[in-house]
Amino acid sequence: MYTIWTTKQVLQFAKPGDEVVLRGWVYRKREFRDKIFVLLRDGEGVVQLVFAKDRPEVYDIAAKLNIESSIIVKGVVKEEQRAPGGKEVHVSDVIWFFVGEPFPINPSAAQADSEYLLDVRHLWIRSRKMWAVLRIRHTVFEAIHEYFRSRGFYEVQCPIFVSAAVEGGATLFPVKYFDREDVYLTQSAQFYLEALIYSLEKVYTVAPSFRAEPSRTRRHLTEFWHAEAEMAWARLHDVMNVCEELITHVVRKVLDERLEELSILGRDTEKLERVKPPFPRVLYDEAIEMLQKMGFNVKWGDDLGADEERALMQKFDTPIHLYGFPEEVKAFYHKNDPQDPKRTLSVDVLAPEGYGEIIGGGERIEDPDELVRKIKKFGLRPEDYYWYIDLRKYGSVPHAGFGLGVDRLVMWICGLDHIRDAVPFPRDIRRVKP
RNA sequence: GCCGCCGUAGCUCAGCCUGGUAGAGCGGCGGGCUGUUAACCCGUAGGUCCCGGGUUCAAAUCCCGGCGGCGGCGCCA
Repeated sequence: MYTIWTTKQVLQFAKPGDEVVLRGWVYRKREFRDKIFVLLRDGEGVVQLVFAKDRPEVYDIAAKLNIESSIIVKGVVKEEQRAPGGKEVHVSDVIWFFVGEPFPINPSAAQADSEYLLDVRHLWIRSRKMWAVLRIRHTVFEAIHEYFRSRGFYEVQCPIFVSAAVEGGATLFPVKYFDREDVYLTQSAQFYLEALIYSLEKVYTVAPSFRAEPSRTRRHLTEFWHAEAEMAWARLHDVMNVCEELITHVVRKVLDERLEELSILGRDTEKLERVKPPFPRVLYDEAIEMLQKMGFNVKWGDDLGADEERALMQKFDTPIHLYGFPEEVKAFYHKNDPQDPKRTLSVDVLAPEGYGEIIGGGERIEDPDELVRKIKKFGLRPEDYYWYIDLRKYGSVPHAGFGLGVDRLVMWICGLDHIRDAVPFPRDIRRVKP
């Protein structure tokens, strides 16, 4: 038997003359008259292999290898300035290999970042770009759990099959559920989290949400990962504090642990280093005023479109809290401000550099009559929300929470052009394969 | 739902405006090259120019219809 070295271990710890066994996939191959260079890729990185022609038993195998062929080799480590990483492995034995067909993705497709890469996504996830994104994504999810658990939130799991909308029925995906026709995929765990605070007080969940919005933008998926939290007794300012601490913690952890991956993606980490609490807190009214000064035709009561949001964010180089939206532009469950009832106690967190909304949250209505009044005002049927209304009848408390679009957060941290690249197998309005 | 763009080799694209025998790079295959960093050089195979109709002596190119794809807006995370 033999010990397997990773490429990373070879570059970090192997000494010249060490005999090592490595396994992985062919990342690049360059053939010369008397030797073949193979860049071997594994889950950790890349190291250069050298196959010499005076060892025909290994050279002849190397000659047959395609890009992405798999192989296990034994060889001797040498220091070599010309090799990537400063070391290379001179192969003495090929223990195992699989050649297969020529790899269908080539650099022109990769450089064009073309549609084709989505058709062959099951293969493209092997690329250095997707490798880097997926490792950062891993760390983002880890950091989210780490933050909530360190702050006394309990993790809970909520149903994916639901029978009422959170924000209205138009964007629900119906599901065939035996002989019933009123079952859908969840859009948000929020209502269930609101129920759970009466047991655990502070709860969170990280789960997929599904929205049948026919959106064709670089910021929308039909299936996305949602990190949601809900807190009993909390107010709007508590939500803002938790949001900025959470985002700061995630960004900090990625900067600490994923610098190599950020560098592969060409991310300007200076822009991430600026992310520190407190984030600027911008009242909706101030935003309207700023936009009017910039020449936008907006007035109090309007929702902010993508152009307005981008223009506003040009004034900031960190995320901001935008709070206090008018009642009409926010979903029915947002609590109106008792001091100013036309306004809700709501907040969006907007990411800089044009990435836009990554969080929506705020205080929820705690009074049952007020809740019913607002459900009706929004043209919805109270009977569809009977259990949600019920929560207000037994020991109702002020409470607040928020939902974070994790894929959008990953997109911004990685500096990606499209949310699809923040996800290994994205689902959008047309694409459900691979 | 609304607005815009695109469809030519396995992949990325040029050619279309101004109609006249189908092109390049990458990838494949064959050969060459003393160390490459998306190696390079020579050769070679590979096409229902999305589909249908029309105009024309002649259509990838012009016109009409269809199909497929992409981007943006709205909505949201």
